[in-house]
Amino acid sequence: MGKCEQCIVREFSAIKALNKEELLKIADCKTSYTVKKGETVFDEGDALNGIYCIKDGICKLSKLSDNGKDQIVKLVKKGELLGQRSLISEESTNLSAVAVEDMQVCFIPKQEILQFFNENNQFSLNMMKSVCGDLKDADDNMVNLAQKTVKQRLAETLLKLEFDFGIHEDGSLKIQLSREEIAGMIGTATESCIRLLSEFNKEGWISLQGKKITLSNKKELQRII
Amino acid sequence: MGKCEQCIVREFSAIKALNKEELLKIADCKTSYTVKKGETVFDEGDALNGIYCIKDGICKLSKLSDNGKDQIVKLVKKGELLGQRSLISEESTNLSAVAVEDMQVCFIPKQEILQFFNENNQFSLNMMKSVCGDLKDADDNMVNLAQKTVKQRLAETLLKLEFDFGIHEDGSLKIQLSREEIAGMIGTATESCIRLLSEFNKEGWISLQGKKITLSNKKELQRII
DNA sequence: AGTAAAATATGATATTTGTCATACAATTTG
DNA sequence: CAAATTGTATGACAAATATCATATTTTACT
Repeated sequence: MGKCEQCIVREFSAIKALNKEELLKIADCKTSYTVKKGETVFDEGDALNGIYCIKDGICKLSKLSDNGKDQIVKLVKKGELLGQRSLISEESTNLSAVAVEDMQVCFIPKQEILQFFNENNQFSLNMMKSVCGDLKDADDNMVNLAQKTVKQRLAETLLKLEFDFGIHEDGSLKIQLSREEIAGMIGTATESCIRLLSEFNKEGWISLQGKKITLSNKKELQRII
Repeated sequence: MGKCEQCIVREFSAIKALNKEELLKIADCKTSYTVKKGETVFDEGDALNGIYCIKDGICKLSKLSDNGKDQIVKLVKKGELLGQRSLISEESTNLSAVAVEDMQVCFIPKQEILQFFNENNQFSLNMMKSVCGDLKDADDNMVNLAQKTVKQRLAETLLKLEFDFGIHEDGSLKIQLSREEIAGMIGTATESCIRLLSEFNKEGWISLQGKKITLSNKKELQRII
């Protein structure tokens, strides 16, 4: 079992406020495992008994709408936590978490985290900041969904994917999402998403080769937002 | 100057975790004032030096989109706090707060609140829960904006306005919003909003008399969601 | 009260987006 | 490897929604 001390999650999440002793406590009660691409970490409505640290990989947080489509609310990557909101609110999850890439996660039981909330103020403060960051992103997202066209949202999402997840040596986006998933992020029909990607391709703003997407004219993408 | 002890904000917000001594500290440094309907509490981009307790009234939290339209992200009513996210994140506000009804607010300086975060764990926990609740609402809202039609969103918003703010003796919604504001909540053009309200009226689901809106067939409104 | 300004209402029309159908490509499975 | 399934692509069309124009009503103002 790992020590938690060198874990990447310690760099990027609220966990960074924990001292050596607290880290050892976590290391002692955590469960590490692997989640393969496409597999579910938890489902909408599940009661979580703890939180997940993402050591590696990416997952999507999504919610199934009444019309049968999955709306992706957020992509969560390595270094981040999963399930905090549910834990803090003492409610079942309102979102599903499904791996978009193979993941390595550690599960930390509820009681440990709650204890840290009581004993370590900086930890609480960090967690609050993280949730507030999510809230700000959600608000921004709401405004985009409500006020921008699908085309604008697609352009913005592509730029954000490059910014958040980077590119390969050949310039293509590191994160690979299906057309359906991209559509689920921008809130549109899969066909519309495909159509617009083709259009962007024809315009020369992006280039498509299979699942690979390369942003070849970011300035123009930025302009139409 | 009031004592804070009987204040309604103590019932409904994180403030309830404060003890008598702490309340006295607040009472001592707070500034009370009135915000008239249409006036601004703070503007997008403002750096806040504290948080606001809403003793009475309602305000809208909105964000100006690039297309010039104001998207309303949340309505905040008496008993709730305003400005927590900004304070916790130590960032300028991402939203504007404008009174929808005459308000009575108390401003509490930053330092006091930050001190409570350090000294009173329950206060921190309450605040976290409140932000998590906002996050959940925002996520739900995102899904609605992305996946539902304007008609569905209007029906849902009307039902929510009745649920959250109640009705007068004559059955009409207590909260009075302009058509433009309702459009800003559901994320559509003002004309579309007006048109749909007329349609709902003709269908007999609601009745309109000036600014007053009465939900006369809630079952049907519920059905189309 | 009387005028100006703002809000509400409605029609006509253009644009955007969704849906259904179908084809083809890629991937999985036995 | 072949068959089946799934994902991607594109056309044709329908539906939803935005925009622009213009009345009409309500509200604000001195």
